[in-house]
Amino acid sequence: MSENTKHRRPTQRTIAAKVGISVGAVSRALANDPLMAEETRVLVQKTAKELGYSPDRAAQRLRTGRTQVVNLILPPHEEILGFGTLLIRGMSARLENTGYHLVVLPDFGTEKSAEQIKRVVRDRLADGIIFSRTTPDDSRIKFLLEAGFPFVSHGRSELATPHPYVDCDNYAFAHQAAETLIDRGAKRLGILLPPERFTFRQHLLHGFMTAVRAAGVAYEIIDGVSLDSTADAISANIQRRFAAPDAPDGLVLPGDVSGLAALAAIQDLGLVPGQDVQLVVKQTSGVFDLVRPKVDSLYEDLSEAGEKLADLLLKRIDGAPMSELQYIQPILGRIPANPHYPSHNSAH
Amino acid sequence: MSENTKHRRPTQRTIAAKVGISVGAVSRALANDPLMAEETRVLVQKTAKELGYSPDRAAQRLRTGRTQVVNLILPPHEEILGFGTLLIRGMSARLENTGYHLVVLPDFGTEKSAEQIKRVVRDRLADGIIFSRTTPDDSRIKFLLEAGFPFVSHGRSELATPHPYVDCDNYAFAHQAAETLIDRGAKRLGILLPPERFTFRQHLLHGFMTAVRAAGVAYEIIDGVSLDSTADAISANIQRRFAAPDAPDGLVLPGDVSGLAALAAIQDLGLVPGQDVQLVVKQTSGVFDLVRPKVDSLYEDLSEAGEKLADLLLKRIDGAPMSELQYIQPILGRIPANPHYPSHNSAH
DNA sequence: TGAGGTATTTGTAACGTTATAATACGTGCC
DNA sequence: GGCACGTATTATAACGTTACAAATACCTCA
Repeated sequence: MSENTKHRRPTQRTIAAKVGISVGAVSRALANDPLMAEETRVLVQKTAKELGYSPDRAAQRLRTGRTQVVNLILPPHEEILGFGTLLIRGMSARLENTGYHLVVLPDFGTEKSAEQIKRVVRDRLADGIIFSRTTPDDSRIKFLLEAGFPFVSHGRSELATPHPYVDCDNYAFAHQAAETLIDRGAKRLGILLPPERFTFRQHLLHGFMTAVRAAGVAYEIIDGVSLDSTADAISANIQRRFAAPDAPDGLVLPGDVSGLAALAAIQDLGLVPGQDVQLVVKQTSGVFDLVRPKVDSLYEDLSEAGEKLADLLLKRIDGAPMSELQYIQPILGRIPANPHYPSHNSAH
Repeated sequence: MSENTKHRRPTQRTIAAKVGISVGAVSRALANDPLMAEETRVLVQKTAKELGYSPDRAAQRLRTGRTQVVNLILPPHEEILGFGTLLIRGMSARLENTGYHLVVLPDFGTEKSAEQIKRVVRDRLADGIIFSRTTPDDSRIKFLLEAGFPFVSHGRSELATPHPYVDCDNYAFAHQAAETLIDRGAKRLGILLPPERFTFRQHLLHGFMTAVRAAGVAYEIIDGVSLDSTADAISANIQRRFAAPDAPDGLVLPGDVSGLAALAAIQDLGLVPGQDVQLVVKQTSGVFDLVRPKVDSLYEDLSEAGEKLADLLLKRIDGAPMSELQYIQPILGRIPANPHYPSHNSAH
């Protein structure tokens, strides 16, 4: 290796020198600018490949203002096993080969996700944002709408302005869950709900109530505890409830952890799930396929949600109108064979 | 808002103009260069804060070559519930307020993580890399060592050169698990292992064998299936095994999913866990605290692993010698009260 | 008073890219 | 033969930062 052969990354300048052309021309040729002569364009692209050229992201970002980064604000709670991983896997699958990178910003502590989002927008840290756990009057959504910054929320709001979102059909889940319990003969249904502030609490409640009212059965909302409570708190609460009079004989549990916690509580009381108490849980992990006794479950496909979120976000970044970027995900009867969550291949 | 008040992000130029000083001086003042006059330095930093200045990452990156990005290669398999999320949460906790961002690159498909790593190094996409599922002769580690690129692996290799890693003490787990089974009276122990190629298979096996030999009990390695197999495959395999003669009466299951799969299989056969068969599982999720009947479990703290991985990586980026950046994580008797995995706070 | 030193600051260039204005070169038209 | 025109390229500038050489101011001491 002589002095002048020092290995540096090839740049557009390198290509320009080799082809005998200006840097500007190289840039345009690589961008597939139609004003470029076909001949030089293919020549440039060929030598670019030969030299192993790849554009410098920092320079592109500095010049264009585009970051080629998508942010995911990871919620602090994990009412669902592997929530983050599934979402990330789905998003990454969609983002692969698009040039976009996924930056994960966990939201520690309370109410800080709003601050994080403001920083991302202010400092142009990303071209788009994805976050979850929306409220009806979500301040983050209002902020992003006003700023005109691309985003897709996982969950809906009830704002007047339409905004891009992906949401699970929690109405359908709760409705179907309640109907299943009624079919199984339950006479008094209970449901565990997320904290008041979240939009999807309303959807769950609505679906639940619709089924309950149609059948005319008794019902109650498990109180003192929410989907965000610790497993221990949920277990303790359920045990207390079932020791008291008029306990429900059917439970709707819209999350893996709450499902496990309730199941444990019931078993610890000496009751038999599926006999003394009917359960329907919403799972995302497949864990209820492995828990005995078997419990009725419906699935939310978080990996697909992630993929859809990323897809809508890219469309939004490309300027698609927000009203076209809304997707309500169907509830599934069984776990999807998901390519991005290779649950487990056979042994090696 | 008049024409000239158009809101643009403040840059060093803005500060320089306001203070009446050159951009270079501003840069040095912000960098806390000791050659800078104390007076101007505080003045610059004050007005920077007033203007809400924050440095442009793209420009810094272009100029310095440093990306302020750390990459996590997310493995394709998820033998553990929420593996990715826990690692990410821990890493992010350590990375918070360091200026580093976490970019997640899932490793789809086979053997592609090596390619991804090469690209990251070649295109300087990050200042450091973290990845997992190491092999004794890991080509990624060899490559990164040779390239002199900062990394920390989750898991060890057996290469001659020392390299930075964080690893769970799988020897201790398997040893302790086997001893527990023997204490419980098991006479024939079985263990489920990861695929051959992974280093930690040896550690598990070694710990297991040491305990088995010391006690002089019979043993076997569950074959035809591995920790990476699907839950269904593991269940089916376990069922088959227990229907055959000389079935084990104690099982070591080094993962959440395999534990659940084995437990389900045993229950489906009509056997009673903890009576007909003893089990010890390694969990990271807390799921086994909620599964009935209760099963002995030991914990691997993946969140702390993530934090440690990030910590060692930052030290490595700062030039710490590799031999000082090695950490073997103790196995825990009970689930840690982990700040980065707020399992579930009490209701709102 | 002026040489020499030190403390502080300025000026210039560069990182690699892209956007815009400017230029060169034919070609066809009247 | 001059002029307008479309095509293909070049030249220049800029994005915001940092590194480095050069300059300036200020002080000390002979």
